[in-house]
Parts: sequence; C-alpha cells; structure tokens
Amino acid sequence: MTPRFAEVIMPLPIEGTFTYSVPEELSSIVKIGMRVVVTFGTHRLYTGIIQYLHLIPPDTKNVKPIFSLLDEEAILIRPQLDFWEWMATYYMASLGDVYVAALPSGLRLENETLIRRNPEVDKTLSFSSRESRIWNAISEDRACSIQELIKRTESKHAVVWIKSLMDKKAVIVSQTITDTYKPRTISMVKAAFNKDNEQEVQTIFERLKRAEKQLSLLITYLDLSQLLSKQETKPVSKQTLLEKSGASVAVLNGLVDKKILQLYDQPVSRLTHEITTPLQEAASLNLFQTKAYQSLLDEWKTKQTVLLHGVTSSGKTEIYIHAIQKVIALGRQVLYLVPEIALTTQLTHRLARVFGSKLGIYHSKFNDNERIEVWKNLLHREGLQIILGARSSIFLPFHDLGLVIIDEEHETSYKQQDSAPRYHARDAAIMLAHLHSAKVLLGTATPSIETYQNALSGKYGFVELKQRYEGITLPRVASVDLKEAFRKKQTAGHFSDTLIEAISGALSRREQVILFHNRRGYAPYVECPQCAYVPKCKYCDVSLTYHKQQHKLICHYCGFSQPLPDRCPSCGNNSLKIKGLGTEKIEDEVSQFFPNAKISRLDLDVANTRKGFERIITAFEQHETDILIGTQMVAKGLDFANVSLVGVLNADVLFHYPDFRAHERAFQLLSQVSGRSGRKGKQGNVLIQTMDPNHAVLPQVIAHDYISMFRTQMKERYEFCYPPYYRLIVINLRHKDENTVHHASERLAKQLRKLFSDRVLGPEIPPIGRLHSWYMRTLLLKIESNRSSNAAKKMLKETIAELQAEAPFQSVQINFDVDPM
DNA sequence: AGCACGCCGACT
DNA sequence: GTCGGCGTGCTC
Ligand SMILES: [Zn+2]
Ligand SMILES: [Zn+2]
Repeated sequence: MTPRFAEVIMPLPIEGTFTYSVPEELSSIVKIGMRVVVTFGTHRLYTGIIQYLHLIPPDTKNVKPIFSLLDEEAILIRPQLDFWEWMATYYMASLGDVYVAALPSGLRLENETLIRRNPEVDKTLSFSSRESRIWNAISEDRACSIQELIKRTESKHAVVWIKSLMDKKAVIVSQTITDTYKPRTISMVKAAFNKDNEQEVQTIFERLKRAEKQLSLLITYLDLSQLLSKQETKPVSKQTLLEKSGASVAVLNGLVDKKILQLYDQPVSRLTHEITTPLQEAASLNLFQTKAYQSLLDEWKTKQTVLLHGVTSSGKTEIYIHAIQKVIALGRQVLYLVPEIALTTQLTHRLARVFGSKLGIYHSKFNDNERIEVWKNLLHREGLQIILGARSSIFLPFHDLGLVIIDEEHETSYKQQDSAPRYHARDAAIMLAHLHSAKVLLGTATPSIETYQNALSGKYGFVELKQRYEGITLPRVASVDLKEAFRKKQTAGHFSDTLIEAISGALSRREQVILFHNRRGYAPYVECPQCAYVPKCKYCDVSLTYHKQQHKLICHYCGFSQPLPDRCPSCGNNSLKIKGLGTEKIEDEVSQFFPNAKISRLDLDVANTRKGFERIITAFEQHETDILIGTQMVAKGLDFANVSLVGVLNADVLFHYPDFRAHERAFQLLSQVSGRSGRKGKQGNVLIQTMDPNHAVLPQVIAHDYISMFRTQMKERYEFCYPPYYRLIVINLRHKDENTVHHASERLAKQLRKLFSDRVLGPEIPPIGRLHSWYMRTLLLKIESNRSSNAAKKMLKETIAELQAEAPFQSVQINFDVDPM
C-alpha cells in the first residue's frame, strides 16, 4: 500500500494524534516510528512521531503535508509504540505526554524562529520608535533568534514588534530545526602526503633536516601507524602521538602547517566503560542461593513474574547475575531496573566486571548525548544486551527482551510523581515484559503489599531466600521511649541518653554510626506530648494534616476536617503539639555531643549531584567519616562494612505520614536502615527513638516479621477500601479562580457519585492548595479490584467531558494520578 | 504547550 | 485614541 496519510503523535499534552498527508516523494519511504517535522499551528515546527499510516482522509478540511522526514529508518519499533499506547490509556495521559517522557530530548529536535533584515527592504518605510529598536537590535548580516532579540531590547513584547516589522516586509522570519546531538570526537593524525611516492617521502625528510623535533615526531608517527610497512596502517590519535613522542603541540602544528601531517576528527562512542581488568567470572552461588535460583527457574516455567523475597545481605544480586547470564546466552536482552538512588558506582562496577561492554547504563540525569547513544546502540543492535537503568529505561528500543529485573520493587520512587504520564515503572515494566514475552524478576527484602498478595494468590511465582551470608546475623533492634526519656529528663536535643551512650560506645570501638532522620515536608501533624496520641481520619484511617491558615485538622484523602481540639481526646492533656514544622539542626547537635567525631550529612541538599553523593558515600566507606546523618537516602542499596549502630531519631514522622501506606512504608524503611547495621562476624545494633513505643509496627520491625506486618495491613486495607482490594485514581483540578475550581470539583464529585456512589471521596483542598496562583482541588476514586478499571476510566473520562462542555468549567485543567503512591 | 484573536482598562 | 493586559479557543 502507498500510504496517503499519517497519524502523527505531537510532543504536546493534547489528546489524540494529528493527521498529515504524506507527500508523494515520501510515500515510498515513510514508516511507522519515524520522526517527522511538521508545521503545527501558525508557524511552529515540531518533531512528531508517525504512529499509523493509512488511506482515509480525515474530515477536517485543512490537512497539511509532512514537512520532512528526520530518519531514514524508524527510531521507534513496534513494541514501543504499543507500549506507549498502553501507558497513555492506563495512566490516563495523552500520547504526547508519553512521547515527551519516553524519548531523550535530544532526539526531539526543537523549533527555532530566526529573524533577519530583509535586504530588499523599502527604504521609504518609516518605523515607529519601538520598531526601530527591534530593527537596530537585529544584526546586519546575520539572523537572530527571538530570544536574542528579547534580551537585546530588554522587552518582553519584542514579539509584537517583530510581527509588525514582518507585516511591513522589513524582516524575514524563518523557522529552523536544530539538532543538539553531537557525537564525541577525538583528534586523529594522518599523513598528508602520498606514502607510495618515494620521491615525495624523500623530499619531506630533506625539508626536516634542520627541524630536529619535527623530524623525530614524524618518525614516531610513522612508527605508530606502520605507514611505510606492508601492514595495514593503524589509526593514531593526537594524544597518543604527543605522549609517545614527548613533543609539544607546537611541534605537531609545525608539521601540520607544512602539510606533512593532517588532523581530523573521529567520532567515538561515549559508552565505553573503563575496563582495566579482564572480565571476571560471576561469583558462584552458595547453597541457599543455588536452591533459590533453581526454584526461580522452576517458577518461570509456569509464571511470567516471580517475586524473590530475600532478606538483606542474602545475595540477591548474584542470583540476578546468574539469571542475566542465562538470558543473554540465548541472545536475548535484559533490563535491570533499580531505583534512581541505588544506581551507584558500587553496582555498575560490579556488573561491568562480569558483562563488560554488553552492559549499558541509562539514567535520566545522564547527559542527553549519552542517552541517545544508548538508544541508538539498542536500536541498531550494536552490542548492548543488558541495560542497568532507572525508571525511564523502560522506554528504550529493546528488540527482544528476555528478562526484566526490578530490584527493590517496593520502592516508591519507581512512580513518576510530578508530571504526566504518572507511571509506575514496576507495573509498566511488567506490561513491557508481557509485550516481549519476557520473564520478570521482582526482588526485595520488604515486598510491597500488592506484590506479596500477588505472590500469595499465585498470580506471581514466589521464591524465598531467608539465609544471610555466613557470619552475618540480623541486627538487634530495640526501641527507645522518648516520651519517658523526656519525662525523666534523660534527653539532650533530639537524642535520648540511651542513643548517646550507644554512639559513644561505637565510636570508642572505632566503629561507624548511621543516624537516620526523616524530614517532614509539607504535612505537619498534631501530637499529644503526654500520651503520643495523633488524630486520624475516622473514614480513611490516615493521620490528619494540620493546616495553618485555617487552624484546622484536615484529611487529605476525603477532605474531612475538624477544628484543632483543645484537649487530647485520649488522655485529656490540654497542650497538643504541632510537629514537623521546625527546622531541626541535627548535625549541630551531633558535633556538639561528639566534638571529636568526623560527621557528614547526606540529604537532597548536599547530594543534589551524583558526584556529591558518591563523594560522601566513598568517604564514609573508607572510614574517613565516623557518623553519617541522612534522610531516606542512607537506607538504599548501600553496603558499609564497619557500621555497628544505626540510630533512628524520629520514627514517629514515619508512623504519621498522611498516607494509607504509612505503616507499610515505616516497616520497609526501618527494616532497610536496620540492614545497614552489622557485618561479617559482628551483630549490629539498631535503636529506634519514638514517642509511641506501642505502635504496632515496632514489634514487627524488631522481630523482622514481615508476614505479621502483611496480615495486619491487609485487614486495614480491606476495611478502609485501599489497594490491593481497590484501585485508586486521584483526579486533580486546577484553575486560576478559586470559586471556579471549587464549583467544578463539587459538580464533578456529584456526577461521579451517580456512577460510583460512595467510592468517590472529596473534593478536598490538597496540602499545597495553591501553586503559582493556581487553585487546586482533588477527588479520589476507588474502584473494586475485580471490576474493570478500563470501563471505570472510560466512564470517568466521559463524565469529565460532560463537565467541560459547560462554559464556566472549560478552562479548568484536569489531570489524573492512577495508582497514586 | 504555544500562539492568535479579541475584549477591556489606563495612559499619551 | 492606542498600548498592552489577559481570557478563550484551536492546532491536522
Ligand atoms: Zn478521610
Ligand atoms: Zn494525650
């Protein structure tokens, strides 16, 4: 078939695709998955993606042709486009949103508008003063971008004046598309003379008689390149030549000036790891690992997805490596997903030692050129077989995925939070694996409730690895009653005397200490200092959040609110405390108590760059620092050999997150930080400070009892209608006018209740109810797990379409968070 | 998302 | 009057 029309995905948050006609000269070469340049709107050029080709004219009158093709072959392959479509539907985002999230931005060429003076301008034209200002700002001989002109004229309204100049035909406006991808090149040296012409070679040596250094450099070059021998000429880089000859750049430039040697740029890959040692065999598995690996293979015979529940330090990574080897031996590919924060050099080096150049790393913080090279390498099957990557690596062009490993599957950072599509990389990766008929391995020491339920129900296979490495015992975990310590005045700052003594003890034995301190962010809560009571929503079972402006306690799920009580409803104490507002200076306190200890801090402020993060970690690893104070970051995927004590300063913050997963997450986090304590031969200690030593999660953490946590949580999830029994969809509404968004949300809630009755919660004012002059409301929809979520999403979309058909609500912006975390 | 169009108040 | 503010609607 000769296609006449193309459905093009645009990099914009608009529903659907746009139909462009295929010009005749392109009709034989266009293919699905190619990038095209198209005009969209008045002038703008965009890079779109061809989703379909067909023959059916659209019913719009104005069909534009494809402006040009950017690719000779498709840059996206079939499974990817199917995957995009699934993601857009499931997460209720537009295909354009998925496109923007999926493709490295360097492959999405940006439009640039250029303005130049019209050389044939009518000299009799008169300009207004503002027009002249623009005219004078345009360079005489060169085209300028709009941004340049705005800067030069210091006027935000330059655009309007450019337009009036354009109307007078005084300037020419053109659109260009610029490619930002630049291959890395190295400077190479080659001969500028004909080596087979003996005469010429002779003359050169004559000429260099009085230039001793140049002659010696030339000889080094001939030596390295074997130019005059019968063997094949070897390429020589400028750097090698200068190093081997010991000559300066000036000497080389002399030869270049004399047209004896010549420099040229050679593109090189950015993907080469520094592999100094030869590849190593994978470590062999111990008895327990072997057993686990065998049952893993057994489970895969009947199940696509298998949960590997292995305690910390049980050696899950070795099992992963063995599974990877098996899959790549068949010529298939592997995606190894880790949470962003766990993508450390510790891990990449470990894998690179075994897999060498078959291993590729992919990470959203990587520079775009590197990401493009990984993309193209996979696309053109140039050798990468294993991708170790964070969330966004699910979008890479895998031709034949055989295995997807999702490490730390319970990690909430797998969920994209801030912008659409709000996908969960674990769930999306399982779907991706399904499209490739690939196996999935979910690994964790503390499975998410949803995953564990799937494993118990038989939907997933299930393998347990309970044995830690020999000589490594689980740490001794204990809680410290802060309330009592305060009463007995056995505290200093945020520290109980018990914790301070434990730290001193560890330091005196030359052992290291990790202090875990979680920040609170935007959700302050209220606590009774006497009995540690924290008010909860009676409908949703989550902690109420204190709202300063309204001086109220509000449930951020259903919107239930109550005034701040005067007395504690539990013990009658009359001074409830607002927690989580202060900026605690833990670091200062520690250095005050332990003036001789070397202390470092690891949180988002300090470790906002990968390098900063690695530096702090390495220093602690090598015992250059004694105490590491950190947020969640210290809990993730880091192994330290000499840590004997982990102190949790304020576990209560974890217990009282206004989130139905608070209990689960507290268990996971406390178990994980505990796992940092104790190494070969030494049992570690963990001290958890809390105002509420009777909190149900504490005995579970202390006894390392995942099952009991799972059971109690499942009961609560059932009772209060949460996953895994229900699926959740958050509906966010925003508008510049508070009244409008208020009425829109009330109206939407009313309409939805007709369809979903009491499964609709809200509307509610979110913790940050106003963002950059936008007012927000949220609704929460709960759908029974056994009901079709597709049908529910369709009904939801229809209801919203009806709402937005009404004039005042047209401009209300609505987005969704499916399976929120 | 960007961009044009169109309506309205506030300055020359 | 016109300048420049912003709300509204459309883009194949
Ligand atoms: Zn509630
Ligand atoms: Zn009380």
